[in-house]
Amino acid sequence: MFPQFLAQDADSVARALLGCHIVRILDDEPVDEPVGAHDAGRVSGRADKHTPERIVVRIVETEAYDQLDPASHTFHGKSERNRAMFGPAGHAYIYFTYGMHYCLNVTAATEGFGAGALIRAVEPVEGMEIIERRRGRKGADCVNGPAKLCKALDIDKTLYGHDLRLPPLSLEQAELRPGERIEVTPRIGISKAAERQRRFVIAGNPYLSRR
DNA sequence: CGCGGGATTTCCT
DNA sequence: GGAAATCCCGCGA
Repeated sequence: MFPQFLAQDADSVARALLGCHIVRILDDEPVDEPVGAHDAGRVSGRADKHTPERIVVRIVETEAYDQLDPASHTFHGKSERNRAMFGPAGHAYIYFTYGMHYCLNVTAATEGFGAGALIRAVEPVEGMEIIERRRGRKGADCVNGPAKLCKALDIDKTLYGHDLRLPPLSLEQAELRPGERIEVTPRIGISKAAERQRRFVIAGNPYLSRR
């Protein structure tokens, strides 16, 4: 029952998420099955070859946000856009920004307190070829930014508020590898409260959004 | 390789 | 009305 490790303040959660896995199940587009011209003898519906694809990534960079923080979407209180952040821990808060991009947060703390951690970069573990196909490019550039990884994992508003214990987008707790160290820095791309040390990275990981 | 602009939602002043 | 928890592409050096 992971929500207890997520039912903490945003900084602790942002830290604890480093090394954890995100598992994404993608239903293949229905393959156009060559069907006989007259469908003779066909009784049931179309037998689509359902080949769900599975992508696994490892979180390497996060940022903490909460309602006491001027840089947070929850600073001014609850709204239609941010309501998931005020819900229980362990759910997806997804927002659309710059008219183009989605970004994923894991909600933290307890119901009623708007807090969470932005997932800024991930390291592919399984399904790199699916990621590269989806992104139309190769290597770290596929996943080393908050909107990039959403594109790679096909994350959009349809997963808003999703319980991250469940497929098709789930979180699995995991530890850092031996020798890995956490580094804390200011957050990226904000102007308010820019000095706060609320960005957490696995030091030296090649998939970080910035070195 | 660094810089600049465009895309165009959602929120708050 | 304007800025934003961003990315990508094209430009010029």
